[in-house]
Amino acid sequence: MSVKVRFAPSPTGRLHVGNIRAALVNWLFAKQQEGVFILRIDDTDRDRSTKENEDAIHEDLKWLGLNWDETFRQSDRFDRYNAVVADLKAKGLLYPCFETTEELDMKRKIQMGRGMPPVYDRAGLSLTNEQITAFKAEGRKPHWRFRLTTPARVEWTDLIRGPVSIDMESVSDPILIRADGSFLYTLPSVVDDVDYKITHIVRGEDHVTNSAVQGQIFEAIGGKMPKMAHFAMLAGKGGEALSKRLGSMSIGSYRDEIGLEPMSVISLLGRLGTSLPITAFLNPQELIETFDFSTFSRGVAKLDPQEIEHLNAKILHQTSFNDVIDRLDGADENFWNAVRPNIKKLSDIKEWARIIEGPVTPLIDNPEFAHAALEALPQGEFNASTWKDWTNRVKETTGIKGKELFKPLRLILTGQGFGPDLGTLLPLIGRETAIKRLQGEEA
RNA sequence: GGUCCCUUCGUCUAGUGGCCUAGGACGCUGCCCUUUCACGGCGGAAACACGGGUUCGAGUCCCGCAGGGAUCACCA
Repeated sequence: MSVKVRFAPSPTGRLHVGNIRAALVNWLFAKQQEGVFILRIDDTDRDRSTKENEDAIHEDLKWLGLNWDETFRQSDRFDRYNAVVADLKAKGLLYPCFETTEELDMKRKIQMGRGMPPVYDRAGLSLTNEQITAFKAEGRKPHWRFRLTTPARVEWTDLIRGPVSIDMESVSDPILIRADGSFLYTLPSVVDDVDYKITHIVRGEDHVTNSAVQGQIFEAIGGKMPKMAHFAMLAGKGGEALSKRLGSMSIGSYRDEIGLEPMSVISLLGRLGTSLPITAFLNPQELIETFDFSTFSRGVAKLDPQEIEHLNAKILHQTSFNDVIDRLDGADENFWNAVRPNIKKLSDIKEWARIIEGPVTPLIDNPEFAHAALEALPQGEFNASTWKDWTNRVKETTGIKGKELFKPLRLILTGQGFGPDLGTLLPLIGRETAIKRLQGEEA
């Protein structure tokens, strides 16, 4: 049977590294198995879901190259969910509850205070008809809970965590329908997984208890629980939960503000927290081939944003001219090859372009040296051997060599102490500009 | 607080009782290349949280302790 997986983001915000990891892991698995990767938009929360966020999700996934085979919105399937609800009610598996959020909060606090797990007491289950009519007369509307069946534990063999066993005594009957009649994600998710014949649910470990609950819902609606794989969460550099500082950083900002290559993100997230080495990949092929649930660690991995930047630089250093040609604003191959080893982000090329074209303020420590260098400048158009010829002549006439020779010339010609190989840079700067800079003029 | 999970170099990790004087990758660092920096190539330093057991022998098994993560929403 061919694999079918889904990535199910909620369009209530922008995608961040945590989301992307979930998307990537599902995508890699699907690609490797030659299966189907579904993008499901979990927009049951109509108030917080927006079209803008949905568009942004599409944009971000496309940028990363995580193409999907199928996509749909949960909000288009409310009829189907309602039908399932009717069925569940008929089976007596759904029961109305009238507590307010505050009342539930209070109950939980009391339980916690007594050292008890904050599990719903199922008060709604024992409501008399009189009580129910009274609540309704008060204007209260019910929310609906799913009656968890009695087996003490729900168990499965997780592709990442191994044998999992959840004590259902510590889990509350899940609310499936809000008082306003809208769905929480719990039921639609299960219904969709059944209807779309999802074979593997691959998501973060924050969902393990949900999986136990949903396992029972799968059975209740006549479906079968797919194979499960729960990967560990990611933490920030210092071990803090990824949610705040880093997690709040949308993938869009990696692209737009920091200007990173998508493959740097893919390279890191595809390997972080696994036993496979983190490497700068130019394309996802090897990641797809080597993908393996058994390499995933059960512990929380720390993500250092610097690692993405390192990978980004390495990727750029290996990127050929043809692969960036349409992002170079018309710059030619000589320029790219000269500048490539010295950039960390693609946008760094702007700075080198400026250094070539000017204006650059030459840094001259020793005017005599600058003068001597100017005198030694070869005639004619600059070419690939100009630099070597020139520096040889400067060495002969001044007796200066090595670092003492190159460093000052670099500072004069570029205003920088470091940079691309001057042999290739010099012809790009050109004779006229070079002369001006050697004379100490800004050019 | 209940439940579940984790704890080996700075970081991601290999390791399922002797093959471990603990291996790889990133980072760091040294050397080489380049008559300079960077790029690249080749080396190096660097870890079994702690305390008890079990065993001829423990990173590897057991117990404890400490630390960390997840979850316990009318969010997903």
